[in-house]
Amino acid sequence: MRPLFHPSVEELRPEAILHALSDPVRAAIFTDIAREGCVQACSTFASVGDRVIPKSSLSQHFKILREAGLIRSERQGVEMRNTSRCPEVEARFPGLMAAILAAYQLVPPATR
Amino acid sequence: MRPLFHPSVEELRPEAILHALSDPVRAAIFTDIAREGCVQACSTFASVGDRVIPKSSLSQHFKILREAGLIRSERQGVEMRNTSRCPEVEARFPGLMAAILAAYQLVPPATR
DNA sequence: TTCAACAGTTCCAAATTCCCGAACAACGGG
DNA sequence: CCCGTTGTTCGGGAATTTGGAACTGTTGAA
Repeated sequence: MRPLFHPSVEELRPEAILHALSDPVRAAIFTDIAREGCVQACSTFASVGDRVIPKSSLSQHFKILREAGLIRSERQGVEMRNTSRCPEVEARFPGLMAAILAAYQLVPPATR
Repeated sequence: MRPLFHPSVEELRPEAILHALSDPVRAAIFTDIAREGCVQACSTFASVGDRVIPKSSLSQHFKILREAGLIRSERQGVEMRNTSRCPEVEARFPGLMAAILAAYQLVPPATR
């Protein structure tokens, strides 16, 4: 398996970030990772709300979040540790993450 | 032609807004409308940057922006006047529009 | 060393969404 | 009316997304 790609801060693109978070499942996953601040295995999200997410889809979702620069994924033994890159995104696009997370908090994405 | 649908402020959904603005063409259109504050005919955007946008695609883009609640479209004679709904969105999701517009200003979407 | 269990990834085909040319509808001016 | 102009709708091909099945890597136990 090839090493996972993580964009640098300078490579962050608003369209990739917005696209990544425009999906309710990904938004829910990211919200959780950002809240916990750190370390969530992918399998933690085998279901979001009451909806079951197949693991191949989960893997894709994590890839999109990762390549948008929103999370960092590192192998830790048999599982993956996903940590939020909020501080880096904040440095590049001030206020963006806070506003998006706040918006979703007002209207939970799980509602569908 | 049936009347155009505009969501009320309470109906605004973060995922729809992020999806609408995750497309560079739509982001460019919306940025322009938001900057001018008002009144832009669809045909104003027959090209974005150096890229030509077919009018059927343009129509779709405007529909997505409209149904996300980002713009209001009203027929004015033969053309359409599109005005930004930023103040309403701001009331519902404080800071969101400003942060997104600022992010795109740092990394112009036309760059691709 | 070999094996089983587990976490994720990759592959690929079906479903969905997106794109854009062509036809259509609505309005205003001669 | 009949045009010219503006924008919407329709339909089929392109691109993206989805998810089951097979595969890769890692750990721990026999």
